[in-house]
Amino acid sequence: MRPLLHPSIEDITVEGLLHALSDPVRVSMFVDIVAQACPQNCSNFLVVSDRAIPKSTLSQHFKILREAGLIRSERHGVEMQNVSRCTEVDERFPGLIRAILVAHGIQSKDEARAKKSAAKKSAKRAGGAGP
Amino acid sequence: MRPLLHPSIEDITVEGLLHALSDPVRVSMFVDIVAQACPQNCSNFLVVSDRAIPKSTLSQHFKILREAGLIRSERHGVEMQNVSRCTEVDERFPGLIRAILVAHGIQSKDEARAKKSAAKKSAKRAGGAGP
DNA sequence: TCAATAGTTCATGAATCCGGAACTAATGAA
DNA sequence: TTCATTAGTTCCGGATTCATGAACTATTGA
Repeated sequence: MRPLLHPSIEDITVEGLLHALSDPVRVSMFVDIVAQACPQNCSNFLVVSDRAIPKSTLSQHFKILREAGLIRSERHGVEMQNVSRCTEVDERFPGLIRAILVAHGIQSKDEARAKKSAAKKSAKRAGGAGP
Repeated sequence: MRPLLHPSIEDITVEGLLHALSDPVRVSMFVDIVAQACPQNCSNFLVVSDRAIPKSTLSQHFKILREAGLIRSERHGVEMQNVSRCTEVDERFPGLIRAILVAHGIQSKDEARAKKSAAKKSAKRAGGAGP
């Protein structure tokens, strides 16, 4: 098993970062890793936004986040611990990650609101019996 | 020929924006569109960063920028005029586009510096005869 | 040494990307 | 009107990338 690759800070590219974060599953994974104080292992993500994600797919997603320079993965015993590299990335591209996370937050809020209002409408149509 | 699609502001997604800007050719196209005061037509991009881009590929790139919500394309006579939708996007996701363009600027500067120093080194090796 | 757990790699079908050839739409000249 | 020109789009093939189940590797503990 070849060792995990972590790009050095000057090898991190904007394109790589944007590509890594242009996938909804990977953004939620990254948001969780950033939000949690403690390092996150893979199994914490077997379900992302109500969708089951196979282990092999997760592994690929972690690889892309890692090779984009967004996270650092270290083996601790039998499991992997993933922590964000926000601070480093922010040194090279100030404000970028923050802006993306804020935008993602705005969009999540909008989606939740849209979902709620759709559910309300559907409940109205069904005569009060919501999902 | 089906009409051009422009998403309404609330249909613009962070994923779409990031995906559109995660390609080096598309970023430079977008940077140019933002920088130029006058609308840009397709032919202005037949060469992007010293690389010839076929018309069909350009057309696809414009489509992706357009459907992500980054630009607005309007036919004026025989040619197309493309203008950025920065202001609108910034209303929905404040600071996002700006942060990406700034990061891209930092990276371009770094690349130019690296290229220059590589050329210098190569010139030294070749005994003063640069490329 | 064997079983269990956590994650990676491999193989393959699906989806996407690139670019040349053919097409369409607007304009202007004959 | 008809034809030529210009500007861009669409179509289709090959190349690349993506998703995922199956097989594999590494670590720990019994």
